Amino acid sequence: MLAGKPGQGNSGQARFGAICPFSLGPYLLYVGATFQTPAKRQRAMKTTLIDSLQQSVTEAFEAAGFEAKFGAVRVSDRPDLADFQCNGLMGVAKSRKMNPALAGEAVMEKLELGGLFEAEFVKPGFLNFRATDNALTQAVAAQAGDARALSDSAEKPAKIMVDYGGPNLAKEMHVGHLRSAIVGQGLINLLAFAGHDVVSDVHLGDWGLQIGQLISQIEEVRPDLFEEEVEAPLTMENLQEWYPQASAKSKADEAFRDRARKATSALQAGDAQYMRLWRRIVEVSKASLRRDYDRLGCEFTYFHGESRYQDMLGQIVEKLEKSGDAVLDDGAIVVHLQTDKKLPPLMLRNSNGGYGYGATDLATIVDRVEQDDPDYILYVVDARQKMHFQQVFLAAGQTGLSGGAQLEHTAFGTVNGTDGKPFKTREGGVMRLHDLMDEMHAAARKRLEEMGQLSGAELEAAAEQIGLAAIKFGELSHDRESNYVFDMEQFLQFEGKTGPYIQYTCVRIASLMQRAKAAGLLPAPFRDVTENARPVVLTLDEFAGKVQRAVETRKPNHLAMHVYKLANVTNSFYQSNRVLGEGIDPGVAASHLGLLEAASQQLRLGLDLLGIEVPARM
RNA sequence: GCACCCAUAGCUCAGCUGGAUAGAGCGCUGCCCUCCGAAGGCAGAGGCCAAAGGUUCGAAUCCUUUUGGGUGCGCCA
Repeated sequence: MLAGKPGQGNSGQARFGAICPFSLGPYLLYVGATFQTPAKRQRAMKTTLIDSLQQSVTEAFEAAGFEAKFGAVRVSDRPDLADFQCNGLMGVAKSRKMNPALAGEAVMEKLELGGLFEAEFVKPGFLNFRATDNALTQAVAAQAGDARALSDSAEKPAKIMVDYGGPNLAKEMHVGHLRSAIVGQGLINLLAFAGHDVVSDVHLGDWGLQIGQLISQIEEVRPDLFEEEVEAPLTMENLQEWYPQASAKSKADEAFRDRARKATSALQAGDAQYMRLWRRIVEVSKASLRRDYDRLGCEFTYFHGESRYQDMLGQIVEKLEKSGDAVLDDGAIVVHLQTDKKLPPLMLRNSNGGYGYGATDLATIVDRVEQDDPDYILYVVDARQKMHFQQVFLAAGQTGLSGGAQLEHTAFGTVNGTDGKPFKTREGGVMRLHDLMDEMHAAARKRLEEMGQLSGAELEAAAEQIGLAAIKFGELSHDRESNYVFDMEQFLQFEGKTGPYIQYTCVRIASLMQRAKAAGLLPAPFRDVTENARPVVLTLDEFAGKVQRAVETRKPNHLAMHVYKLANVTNSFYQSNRVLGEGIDPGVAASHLGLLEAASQQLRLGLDLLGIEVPARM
């Protein structure tokens, strides 16, 4: 995968976090920065616990004469020992050939923790930190009322184009489209939340040989559709039927293939009859796609198709030929790529004079640079197109067509069924997205009916939200780069690590708030730090870091996992810290409510970013 | 043939720049609704991190090899 502009030699995606301006938040401050902050100062919690601690530790490392990079603090992987840890002393010891204990002693001497943390040096070379109750209550207060306060505003806002790696004409969306839709939407939300200026485009596959095939097939089965005056109905079901027939026939029947090629040429030359039919196909297909995208809650700045770039292809190729960037090779016009990697050249025009999608993709970049001048273009597209994008990115870079835009293939893996093969229905067909959503809706409805809380329109609306939550969270909780198994049975459970589990957590807290209010009890600032409250506060504190990480890696699952964890620790707290009932101190109860409110706010914000709605009741 | 990706609990997956006892969910075994919503909570069993070497004070993580899976490879997009 290419993380940046070709020719710059940055081929590892893990790298961009530290060097590109495309990140947000306070962490950047600690990357190799030098601090001149007064050594002694009472820290006010205007930031997260971990950021506050990081700042102190960085200062201490520098004051002790060590490089700041060794002072990296992170959430402890041993919650029984500490809340946060720093392992850098062993690094110091290594680079300076000194005893880590001595390095630890030096750092400990310089540490100014402002009463917020307790520090401890542990044997090989760990620094363990525990947040004080004071710090914990301040941390909750810092984000109370506005969970966004600690994490918005990018250091350097960028203009980012997100490409949804287009679905095609004449094909309904199926589960295979789920990933680009859900991951794409999650990324758009996250990037915008981080302060970036985001534009998006579907990049519909509405042109090319496939359309010629379809038209040829229609010529055979429904010639009436070509007649000018006829408004014969054309449905998605028709197209859905003809498309596979056409592509199958094209593989088997040479004569048909020829006709399809000719039809393609005729269409591209602007044949009136073909154009009229094509427009109808586009219309019907777009309506179907929009319906599915709407239901999923996906929105785009543009709904462009590849056909948009047709007029640009000739010019671009000509220009590249003149400049010598593109050459005639074996009858085709190609761009040879300047790279050490073994890559075939990018084909712009085939030996028959037809333009391929190599040319279209370059034209798309040119158009985007002209229209929006993005700093980044993210292609949320199946990983199988990796090599193609490597070619396109290299070609765009060495020809200068991409201007100042960094091109990135935000690849995702295949959705498989429980048999490990690409997801199919039990009947062996591809499951339509529409049907999947219906099935999840029905399952949620059934569950709601059993619960008996809701009825009528409210029940239907909640069923839709719950069904979608299950689908989206299932998708977003996986690393986009790996293949994953879509297990219908597991999705229908609605229990455990699922979207509905998190929705339920929110709904239940809202219900408690209402009951408490009716009893005259309102949330107050959190102050009663109970055993089960600690993990809640510490998890709340991780939000900004997780958002940042999700943005930097373009992986919404980091946020999804965080939201789940927060729901999990919140449920433990909820269970063990009652607020209503005999013998409960009203002050303590109000404090508990305060924490629950903070948790609820962040849960809802997180879900919102993931594109998941929370019903009022369920 | 060449290139890229993957291999962690019975199943599906986490595991951030190498660090202290590898974590979740499902499933399984117990427990908790006269008690704010049990779509919940608590506890337990379950792992030679595919194999073998190497680097390191330290490796699931980095390097090499092997095995087993997936994907792609100029005139489709």
